[in-house]
Amino acid sequence: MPYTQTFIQTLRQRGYHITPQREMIIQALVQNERHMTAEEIFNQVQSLTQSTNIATVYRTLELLVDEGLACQNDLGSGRVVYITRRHGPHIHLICRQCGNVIDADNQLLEPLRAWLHEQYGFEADLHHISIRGVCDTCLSLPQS
Amino acid sequence: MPYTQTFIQTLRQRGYHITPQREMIIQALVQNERHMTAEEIFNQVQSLTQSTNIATVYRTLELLVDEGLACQNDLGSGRVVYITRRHGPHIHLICRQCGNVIDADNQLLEPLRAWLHEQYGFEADLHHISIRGVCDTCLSLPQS
DNA sequence: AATCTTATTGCGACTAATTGCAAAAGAGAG
DNA sequence: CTCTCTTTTGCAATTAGTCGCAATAAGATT
Repeated sequence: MPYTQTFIQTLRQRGYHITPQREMIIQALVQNERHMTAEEIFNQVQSLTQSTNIATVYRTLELLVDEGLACQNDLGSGRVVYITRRHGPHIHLICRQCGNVIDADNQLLEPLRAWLHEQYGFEADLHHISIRGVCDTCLSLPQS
Repeated sequence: MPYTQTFIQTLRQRGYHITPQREMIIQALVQNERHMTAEEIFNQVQSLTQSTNIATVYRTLELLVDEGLACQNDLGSGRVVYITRRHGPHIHLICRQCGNVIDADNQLLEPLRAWLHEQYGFEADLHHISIRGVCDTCLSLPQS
């Protein structure tokens, strides 16, 4: 698992302590290569060792997001999902009516990012962004 | 309070029952003309009558969002805020480090909206959108 | 290896928000 | 006005996530 080690090295270089809990949480997130909830990660880690706790999972994920190593997204499922930043950037289009999530290309976000940086000096986190709205299918549906 | 009545008429026309609870919740949101938490609305309504409940406030706000009459935003305070769609559209830039919220112009979102509609048939809800990142001040700070 | 300092964890309590369900009430028909 | 059908409400229980704090353990120093 080479990429897990890269994550850990980065954190260590930045002065964070590396604990077995953090290693296992990072490993679960890196190896699965998909959006995961904190609870899914917790379950995977707990199958390896009892010595872990959901609060630690949340705190570690928060750390990864703060350090720019992971993305956090609310896809409308009632649970926040996490994914590493290795994954190609994209927009999640979330339908307000049916809840479906469409993954869109995020090319169009480049000008927005540049403009926010120029105008406001703001470094926008547009790697994985969620946009709510109404999808194709629901729009063409006869109104209830 | 003419605008409150417009909201209520719209809901009635769409087949929803109008209850005193819904009237008071809408009135609170319309009259305050700002982002409000569900609890703030609940408190204002409760000062008028005891006959109300936080669950009803949440359900009514959800209805307003679903019907496109209000916007819902997580500004990173730990509480979701609501505002009517009468308010001029804008982007909230939320700093991941200091938590400050900058209000930005949303002109640049127009091409994005048009593109999402063309490419995906998705009617994006870009009226009040939140974008996370790091602000000017925090970027220029010496790294901890 | 022992010691020290400070970051991190686990626990339990707490908060914001959601849900199931029975009771209540709105709106339309007669 | 009453009846009926359906939506909505209130309540209590539940869920996702956060927080304070004492105990633990990582990493640096010697």
